[in-house]
Parts: sequence; C-alpha cells; structure tokens
Amino acid sequence: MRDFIKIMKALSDQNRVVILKLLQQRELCVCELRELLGLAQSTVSKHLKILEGARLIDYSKDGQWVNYRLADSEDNPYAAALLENLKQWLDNDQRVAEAASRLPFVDRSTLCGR
Amino acid sequence: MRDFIKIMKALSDQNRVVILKLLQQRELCVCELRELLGLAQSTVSKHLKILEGARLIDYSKDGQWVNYRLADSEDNPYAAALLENLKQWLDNDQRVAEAASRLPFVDRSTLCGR
DNA sequence: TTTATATATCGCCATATATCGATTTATGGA
DNA sequence: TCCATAAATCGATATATGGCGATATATAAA
Repeated sequence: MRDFIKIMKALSDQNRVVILKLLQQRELCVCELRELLGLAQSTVSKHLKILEGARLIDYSKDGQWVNYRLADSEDNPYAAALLENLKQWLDNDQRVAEAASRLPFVDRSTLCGR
Repeated sequence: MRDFIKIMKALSDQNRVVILKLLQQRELCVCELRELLGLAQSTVSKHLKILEGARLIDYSKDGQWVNYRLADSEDNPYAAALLENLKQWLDNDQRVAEAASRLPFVDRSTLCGR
C-alpha cells in the first residue's frame, strides 16, 4: 500500500506529471527542466526527489549534470502500469503540449554554462 | 490534466483506497464504511465526496441509506484504467485484507438503528 | 406533526505540501 | 589551489489535506 500511495502522491502534482511527459521524449538535466517548467531550480530538484522516491524516475551523473530519465520499472508493477498509461495520456494537455513544443529548442549548453 | 490530477489525489489516501477495495465486493452505505474503517461518520462522508468528485464512485439513495458503488466509468478513461488496475492490486495489503475479512459480518440493520 | 436516525456540511486544528530564496555540495576548468 | 556552475539541501511561508465534533438536512416511523 505504501508504495502505491507514494506513486499516487507523486502523480498528484501537475508539474511532476509534466516532468514525466517530457522525460518520455528524452533524458533531461535539472537546468533544462527548470527552463521548461519555469520554476525555481530548488523546486525542480524537490519534485525530482519525490518522483525518484516513488521509483518513477532514475538518474545518472554526467559530469556536472545529472540526467533524469523514466525508471525502468520491471520490479515495480504500480510504477510500470502508470508510466505505461501515461504514454497514452495527456499528450493533448495544454501544459504538456506547450512544454513539449519547446523541448527541441532547449539545450543545456546554451542554458546553463557559457 | 485536471481530471487526471483529481483521480491521483483521490487515490493518495489509504482510507480512500480501502473504500474502493471494499466496494469491489459490494455496495456499501456510509455507516457500514464507518464501521469497517473505524473513522468518524463525517470523515467517511468527506472521503466519499472526494472519490465521487473524481468520478471513481457513484451512489444511489435507498430510503434513509445512501449506497455507494464503484463508478461505471465508460466515458472516463483515467478512472476506468485505475479502477481496473485496482482490482488486481492490493488484495494482500494488511489493511485491505483486514477490512475485507470483516465485510461479511457487517450489516447495516444491526449497525445503524435496529 | 413530532421523533429518530442516516448522511452531509461546517468549523476547527494539526500536519503535509508547493514554492521560493539562500546556502551547501560536487564537479570541471583556469 | 581557486573559481565557476549544476544540483541538492535548508529555512520560511502560504495553502491544502485529513481528522474530529457539532450542526444541518433528509427520510422513515410513530
């Protein structure tokens, strides 16, 4: 039950759902997500922590960046089912579509560093 | 998105999930749920209102009782998917199993007035 | 019509959550 | 070694949520 509730809570916030929808397209670092969501960096980090705690996303470090991606949730039926469902859902949502449309133009090297 | 979030929020509480699992067995009135959950009547009503707002449950009046049941969510893909998933999930959860085991012995006519 | 009872609503409180700015930590480059 | 920068953590605040008891509403029975 605890795992299930954790996933439901993680999915109970619009910004976190948008993050998952964006990660369906490609891996993203925190600064790219910050730009796409228009939130403070600390807020994005906190959201990512919650998604990670629910085992909906994973990350790997790439130098100074941390790349986040959808979790490979073989051993996690709730996460697997919801992530699968989410692939079909919400593509036409205003906020998702708006952020996704800007995704191709977001690039960490122009955004962050020099 | 709003509908989706509403469903996720509705499913983000253990007691509400237990209610849905119990309603998989049969229709239940508020006083039966109050007994099975061990919560105040007003609290149960509030939970039911939230589940109803997410269109996960429906009700019909039967005299002084109000019978709640799982929603017939044909036109509601999010609710349909989650309710379907929930049928497979959480049967072995401690709280769900405990409440479900008492379900056969709960009867509105003994519970509520005589 | 009065009374009893099942349910809904209201008001309150304690806790949880979303957000931000400031600070800390970690990594890469000078 | 020192500095710049990406990300994490901390601290504060405003809002949301879950719980209860008290009250209001609706229905059935007397």
